[in-house]
Amino acid sequence: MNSRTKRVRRSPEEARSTLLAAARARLLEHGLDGLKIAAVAKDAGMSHATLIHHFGSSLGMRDALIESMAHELLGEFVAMLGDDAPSGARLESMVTKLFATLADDRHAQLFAWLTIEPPQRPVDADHLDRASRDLLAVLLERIRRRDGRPALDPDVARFGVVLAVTSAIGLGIGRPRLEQMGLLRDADDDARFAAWVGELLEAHRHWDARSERLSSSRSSTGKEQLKPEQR
Amino acid sequence: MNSRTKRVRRSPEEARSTLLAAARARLLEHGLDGLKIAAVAKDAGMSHATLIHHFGSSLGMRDALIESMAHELLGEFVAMLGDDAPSGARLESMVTKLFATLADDRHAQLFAWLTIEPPQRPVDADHLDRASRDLLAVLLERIRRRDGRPALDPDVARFGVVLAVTSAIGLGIGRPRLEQMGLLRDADDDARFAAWVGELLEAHRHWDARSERLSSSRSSTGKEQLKPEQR
DNA sequence: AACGCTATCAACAATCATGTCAATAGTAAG
DNA sequence: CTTACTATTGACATGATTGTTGATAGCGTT
Repeated sequence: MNSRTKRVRRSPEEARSTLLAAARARLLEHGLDGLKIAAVAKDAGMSHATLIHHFGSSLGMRDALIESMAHELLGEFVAMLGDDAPSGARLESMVTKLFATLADDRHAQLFAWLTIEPPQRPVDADHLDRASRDLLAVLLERIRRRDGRPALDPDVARFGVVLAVTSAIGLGIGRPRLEQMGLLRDADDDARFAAWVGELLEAHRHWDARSERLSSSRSSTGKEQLKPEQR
Repeated sequence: MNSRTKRVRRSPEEARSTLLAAARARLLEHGLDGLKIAAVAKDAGMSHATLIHHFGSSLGMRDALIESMAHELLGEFVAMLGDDAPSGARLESMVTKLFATLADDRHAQLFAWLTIEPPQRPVDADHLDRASRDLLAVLLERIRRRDGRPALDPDVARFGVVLAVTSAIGLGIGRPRLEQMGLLRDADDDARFAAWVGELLEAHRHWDARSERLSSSRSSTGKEQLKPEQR
């Protein structure tokens, strides 16, 4: 074998991106232990010294990977919002798309990583925070006033978004276990569930009339306020 | 300093449990990197050789920790179910308790760990699966027939449980980010949100009348079916 | 008191992961 | 063609981590 294989010289951007791709693949398959720089570099076709040259250190690579995965998530989120018609979109369709976007293995991996990582590492995320905050504002506003119907109570809209987002994240995280326990069946169940949640929220657009429940006291006496017409 | 400190001799169970406690504390504070056996053993007041003696290996300790955390989760879950009155419990109270139980940092840590760990490690979880499956069956049945009202459609009850569970898990995982983005405010918001979800589900107990929506077609025409009485 | 069991530990060995360094080789610019 | 720049790499240094081993010490039993 020719011990003198020809070197390939990449642009720094290309080197970084192929390294990050290899790292992400390894993370998906081997967990955090898969991120040893030697293995990642080997998968990407270079030596680990080159990896360090580009990312500064092992942690530098991890930070770059987190940022790249977060960017990917944000990108898909933006695409999802953009897909919908300007503001006439139906809620069920939005929620379905939100689930399809958020409840994904790769994103679940990112959330899990950020959750299990010690909070000491601040994960940069400055511009990311701003970006996602703006994104959420758009989403909220779009939900609040749709079609020209009366605007939704902000807190109701907020809780609705929280419900959809948390449920999607939780689905991405817990799907294997939910399936194991028989709570979820085939893959179609995911879609049906998402649609169901969308309808649930749609049916409650009128709760703004009762927004005083949301505003302040946790007076736990009033319990019957909300009973639906009983048959 | 007395170089000849007196040895403490624990029972195997006690040694294991104090080691696991130290490990869990370290996991919470330092993430997976905190699980180096030397550090864990030091926190527990023994040498790392002792740790290996009790768990066989570093991975053995991790498996034991996962199992212990899963047991703790199951235990709290059982306690939660047991707290409620036999079967007359209101849904809001059950959902609130479910959130308080499930959307917890420690449990989120467990879910995150299981998610980011490569699926190759099967995490034992044989009896755990059975236990949680039975638990879920109890929960479902209890929700389906409460108070003597007409029994709920099984699929509606199932989706309701899925919604509550996924949202709770997602809240535990995503809370820091949701707070950062302004979607969640103080800690009270958590409780209000949980109660809100409970009411949402309660208001939809009658969807069984329309269960054909769940069974098959995605005919998305009917939207106004469920508006609550408007004041 | 003598004995057996085993939890405990210090010291050691071996492996692995990270980071450094000096030399090399593409590539573009002069 | 020469030069400058830097991406790339093998070899090495270093520290961290896991696992082993032989001896010791606590504790119950006889």
